[in-house]
Amino acid sequence: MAADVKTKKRRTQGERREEAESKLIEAATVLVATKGFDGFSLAEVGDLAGYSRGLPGHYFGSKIELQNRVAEHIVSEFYKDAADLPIRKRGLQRVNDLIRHYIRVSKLERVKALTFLFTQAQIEDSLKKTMTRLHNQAISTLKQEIEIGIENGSIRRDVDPLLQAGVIYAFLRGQLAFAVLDPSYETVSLGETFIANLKQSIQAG
Amino acid sequence: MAADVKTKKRRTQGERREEAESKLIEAATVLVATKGFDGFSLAEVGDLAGYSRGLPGHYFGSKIELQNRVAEHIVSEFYKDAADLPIRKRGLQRVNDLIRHYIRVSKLERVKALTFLFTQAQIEDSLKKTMTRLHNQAISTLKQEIEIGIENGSIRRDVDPLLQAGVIYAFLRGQLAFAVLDPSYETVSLGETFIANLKQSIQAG
Amino acid sequence: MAADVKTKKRRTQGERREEAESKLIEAATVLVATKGFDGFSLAEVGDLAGYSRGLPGHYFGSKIELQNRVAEHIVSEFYKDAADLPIRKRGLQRVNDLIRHYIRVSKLERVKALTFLFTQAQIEDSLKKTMTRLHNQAISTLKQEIEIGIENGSIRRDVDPLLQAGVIYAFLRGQLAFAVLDPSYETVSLGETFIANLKQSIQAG
Amino acid sequence: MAADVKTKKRRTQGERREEAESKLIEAATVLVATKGFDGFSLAEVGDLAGYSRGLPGHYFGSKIELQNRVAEHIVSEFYKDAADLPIRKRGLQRVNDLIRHYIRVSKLERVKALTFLFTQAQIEDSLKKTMTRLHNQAISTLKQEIEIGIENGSIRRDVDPLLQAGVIYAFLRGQLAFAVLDPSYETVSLGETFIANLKQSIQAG
DNA sequence: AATGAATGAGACTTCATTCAT
DNA sequence: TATGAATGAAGTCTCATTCAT
Repeated sequence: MAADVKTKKRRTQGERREEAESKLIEAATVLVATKGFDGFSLAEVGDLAGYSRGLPGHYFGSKIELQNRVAEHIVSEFYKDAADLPIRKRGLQRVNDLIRHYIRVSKLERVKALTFLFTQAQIEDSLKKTMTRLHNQAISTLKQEIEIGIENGSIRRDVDPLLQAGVIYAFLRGQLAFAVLDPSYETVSLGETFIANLKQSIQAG
Repeated sequence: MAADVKTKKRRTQGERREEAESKLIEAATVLVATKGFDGFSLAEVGDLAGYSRGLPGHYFGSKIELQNRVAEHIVSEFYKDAADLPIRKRGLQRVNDLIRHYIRVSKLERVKALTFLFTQAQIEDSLKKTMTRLHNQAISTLKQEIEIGIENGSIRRDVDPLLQAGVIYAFLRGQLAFAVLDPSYETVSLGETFIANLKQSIQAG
Repeated sequence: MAADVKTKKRRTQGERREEAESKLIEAATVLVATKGFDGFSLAEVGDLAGYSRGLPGHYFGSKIELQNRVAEHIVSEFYKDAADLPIRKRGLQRVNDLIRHYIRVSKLERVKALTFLFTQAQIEDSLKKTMTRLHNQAISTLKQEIEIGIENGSIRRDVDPLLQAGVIYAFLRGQLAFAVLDPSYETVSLGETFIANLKQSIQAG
Repeated sequence: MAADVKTKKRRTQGERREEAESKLIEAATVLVATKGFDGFSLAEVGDLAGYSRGLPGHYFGSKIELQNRVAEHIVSEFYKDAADLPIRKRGLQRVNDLIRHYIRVSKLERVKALTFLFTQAQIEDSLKKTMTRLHNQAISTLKQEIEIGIENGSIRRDVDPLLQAGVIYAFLRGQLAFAVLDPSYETVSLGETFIANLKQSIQAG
């Protein structure tokens, strides 16, 4: 009993901190999305998360550190998203599934924050690392699937997996720009057009 | 000769102003590119342009107004660039020329500033107007050329000009993200891959 | 004929300047009344008067100089106002006429500016001189009339002319504070009450 | 003893803030009195109060808010002052006591600040409310005392309490203008003259 | 003579950061 | 541990003033 209580308390201390950090990061994500990479104050983050105005500074030490944590958080969410897509067929079919998955984009707010982070990564070295990791991971996933497609005969042998992965990813990154600028934009038919093109270019036989 | 001097002198009042504004906007463009949309001060702009630290505020009234002028300046430069591309063949061939032209991209600095402006346009209405204009103009140029291609027989009749233009523009916008994040990135071969794909998808016959 | 034209022109030069200065001072008066002693810019004065934004600085050299000119202008207008009151009876009757005259106050805008100038005179030496002159002149006019009243038998002999003049002027100055703060305030009946009191205090016999 | 220390320590967070605000407001009052309603900077306030130059802005958010707080502070001090006057006799006698009390005026500095606030109230709505409150309270106090005087027989029955209160207050407000403009001015004999007049006008019997 | 271009100082305001409780 | 008090630096913006035309 006593032990239980103690354990509970001991965990609570660490867990409460973890939960608070998590909520602060999510609040910061919203603020990045709505006010830009630097357009908010640490106090606002505390307010929005329902904690004190001093807490973000207390936990993260500096603003840039919090911004980096936001980047890492978003990237890891994207990893999770990608992992969530069930595998049906491999090769070309799955490449197309991945494209649709990417476009069907979960939360607009997260995507908006992402574009700010990508852009800022040009000039902020700590971000550049994190965001490049995301780029590379996405391209690598596509490349691997193309290689599988070549092996299982759904994709032509003369296709360059890395370059094709790059082309696909560039398209996906580009259509994001439309999506965030004008949320009513019809990105789905754009994606289907791209997929149709792709079939004609790389489908085997 | 004397007339020249006189002309120079007579021009001065209005022209001095115009020249100063122009230099300030160019300085601001550089600063947007290197320090982000908001990461510079008006004083820096004055310094970099070789004027006083107070002039930018004096002329543009507010920072956002200067930022809008930067956006307009860049957009108009892009129009000029597009107009500079000599017309050789029409239709598919010219679509490809346009893609290469876009990728071969004049100044890195201008492109970097552009990505910041695009991103900020999500949350700044005055920018959104200007940047949307650029989007629309680019897509419209591509669409028209595709229509010409359909008419002159270089592009298949069943191609949807607007959707294809959107796909092409999305790719171009996306490859920019690589280019600015890692200036050593090989965007040319990426572009050639895309062009090769495109031929197989939309070329007639 | 030629002489006429010339004369006209010669006067025009000087007269135009005088007219412009006058208009600028009146514009400045309005601005003092509506935005406070210092709450406007020289450029605004030029704008409001229908001249260039640089003219006030050009004519008056400095802002404080213009402000002093405003004070002098208002004071001299008040002199004119006082001189405009036709003399009917002398002594107590005329004291009462002067009180009513002061309360019936011509332009609200001029009175408002006046209160700003009085207040600022506490801390601005150049103004203090001008505004003290106005105080003294007003008190002196009242004092003289009281002396006349004593002589002509309308006012009691034991009345101290200077102190009574001071009391009257203080009341007038004080009711101004109501008038400018709340223009709908009924200052006329206030004045009649004061006059009735005064009669009982200083009327002879 | 120990308790004292403890109490002091325990109080600190909230009390530190309250004390700092109070000191800042008092410093601002001095500056309004000596440099005019707008003639000082927030940084000066911090300096004069012995805090950092940034604190006034941090606490009050804006200069006008601080100015409003100064107005409220002065008004509440005046209330306290009025409450401090011991009641001896009621009616006419107390009216006279109130007049002398008002003229004998505590701190010159506070009165000077007051005149700036009154004047500025013409054009600043937030101030107008506060200063009108003070006007009304003063007039109301006088009116009530006149009514008491009528009841207890020291003041004539045909006197209009509100109008007479207005007359008295106008005189008091007006003599202030002399007092602040020329601190050597003999306001006491002015007041006694007014009081003598008043007796002849409103005293019963 | 008059316009307005350009400077530079100064103020308000906002915040990241540090510090005390 | 967490709150918020306090600092100090920076940035935007506004103008009086000077200067060139």
